Amino acid sequence: MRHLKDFEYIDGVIRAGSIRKAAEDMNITASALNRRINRFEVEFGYEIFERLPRGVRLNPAGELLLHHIRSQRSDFARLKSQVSDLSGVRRGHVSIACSQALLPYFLPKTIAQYRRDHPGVTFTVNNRDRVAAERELSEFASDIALVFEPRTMVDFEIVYSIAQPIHAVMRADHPLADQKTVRLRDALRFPHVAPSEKYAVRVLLETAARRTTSIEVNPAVESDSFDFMCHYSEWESLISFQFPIGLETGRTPNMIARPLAKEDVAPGNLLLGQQRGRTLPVASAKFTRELIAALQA
Amino acid sequence: MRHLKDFEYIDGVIRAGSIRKAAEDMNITASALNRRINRFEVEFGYEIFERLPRGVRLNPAGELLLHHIRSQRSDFARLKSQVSDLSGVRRGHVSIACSQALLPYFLPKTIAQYRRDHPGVTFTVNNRDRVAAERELSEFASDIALVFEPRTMVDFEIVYSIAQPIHAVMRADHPLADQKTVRLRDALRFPHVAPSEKYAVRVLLETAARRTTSIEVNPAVESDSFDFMCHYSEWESLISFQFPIGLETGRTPNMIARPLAKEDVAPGNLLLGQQRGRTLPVASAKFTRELIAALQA
DNA sequence: AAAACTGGTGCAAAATTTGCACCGCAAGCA
DNA sequence: TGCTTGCGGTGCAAATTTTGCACCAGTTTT
Repeated sequence: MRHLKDFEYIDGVIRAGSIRKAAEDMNITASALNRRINRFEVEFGYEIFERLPRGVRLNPAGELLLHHIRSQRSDFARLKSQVSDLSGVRRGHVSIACSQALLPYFLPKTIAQYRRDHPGVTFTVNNRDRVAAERELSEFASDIALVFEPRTMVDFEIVYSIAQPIHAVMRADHPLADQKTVRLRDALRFPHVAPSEKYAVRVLLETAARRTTSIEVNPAVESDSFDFMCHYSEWESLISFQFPIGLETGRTPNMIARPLAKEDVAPGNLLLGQQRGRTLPVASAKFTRELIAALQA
Repeated sequence: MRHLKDFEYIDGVIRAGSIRKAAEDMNITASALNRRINRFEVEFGYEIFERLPRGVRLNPAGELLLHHIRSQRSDFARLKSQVSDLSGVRRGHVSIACSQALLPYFLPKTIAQYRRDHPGVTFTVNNRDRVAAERELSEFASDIALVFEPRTMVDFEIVYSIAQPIHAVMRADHPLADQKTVRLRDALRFPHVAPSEKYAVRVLLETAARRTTSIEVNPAVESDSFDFMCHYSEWESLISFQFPIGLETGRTPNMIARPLAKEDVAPGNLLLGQQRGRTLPVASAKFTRELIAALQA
């Protein structure tokens, strides 16, 4: 759109770090781009870039402007989505940042179900850790996030939250397989697989283990992929840990999942969130409601 | 600003009701303006105006766009205010829609006090009834509203609320003048002045009176100006009614105000509000906090 | 000291926007 | 009925704005 042209260029300069590079990226002369930027700064009344010998960088005023630009863009997209909505088209795009556990079963199933009723709606699903997910929200790069225990919460507005007790995943022939619930000290006595400290599962396990001196998390195999870890347990009889939303019980008959005793380990909180105060595009808002319903089921 | 030019023009057309009139208002040719509108509609992808034989009118898509335009404008103003704030200039403008009772004492005093510390901040104070006040908020015509019992509340976000018991205002020589609190039936037995049904005071009085059959509001003089009513009571010894925030006790020594017994009449709620979800400009937000402090005092 | 960057500028060409004159159309009016 | 008025829309040339090119001055890297 015409009226966002300047903003596009400014955003390009921010991304490229210098006017010349940005000009190349966007198929325009450096001089033209330079003049646009200068003219904008004059009209705006304040400089927005610091001129450095190797390029430009935003000054504080520019930071504020950047946020405004992002917000404008997203707001305009929402407007368009609303308008096309009332002309009966019901199209749209939903972008989601989510934890790994949502990737194998829950999101594919929920999104497929939604798209059966709304084939015009497209999706972007990105695997992001809790810190990155929140950053994406505040940069308007994602509409909604579905993550475990996000760390900093300033821009994260919790739309829905659900507790997920950690499950121990093991082969059906594992000594602990016949127990209804698994005690943490039993599980950790056996060799086990665990994710790194970046992940909520590990943090919750460590927190629980630190309450006593006798047990500790000491993984034989460590990974940042839950998919890998669960599959690994199929080959070597280790215990791995995962939230139940990432597990499809019965899918692989020789693997079973048992919840850890809740007196031992606090459950992880799966949080559905969006940027604080933001009005989501129609499609995203509608899908969010659908997500909540699916989480409740 | 350049990038809002199209929006300015569109807004002008909406206000004028026809492209030609709008063109005249804004010192541009009708043909140029027409082409801008057409080009915008093509780029936007949807028509926003209905072409009628006597002019143009917004269609539903246009209504959505209009709201977007207003919101953009206010958002950009807020951005500028934030930017100028961080360069230390602390300027700004606050526009307030308020009930009559706030006009004589409370707002002048509070605003004057605020401007003593922030001489760069300018104010617009408009007397609006509760319906109009809320409409102004949603049209971004006012930043904040201070009204009694606003009627429809969809867009009205209550920031602060304070109960105001109705006071009976009378001359010091009135028979009821020596009572600490005045019973409603006593007050209404005497000839009295009252505002019209548009005003919260009247509604509260009527509601209270309807609880019994014996008393009714039957004003000898009716007006829509509280200023007029209170002054009228100075000349003819009638009882008039007003919220205490509109009264400066001691200012006119021959007039006194006594609260109505709270078991007879419910107090009116003075509500400080803004448009739901809107982020106010720095100056308005700061003044709002000041207002709340003043209301608490 | 030279090379490779950076942002900024004068000037002419290219692209866009504007104003003018005019068209067709529907409503109001006599 | 026929006329006038006010409306949105359009072709075309003039006015304005934006762009690209060549080049400058300054800083960092080599």
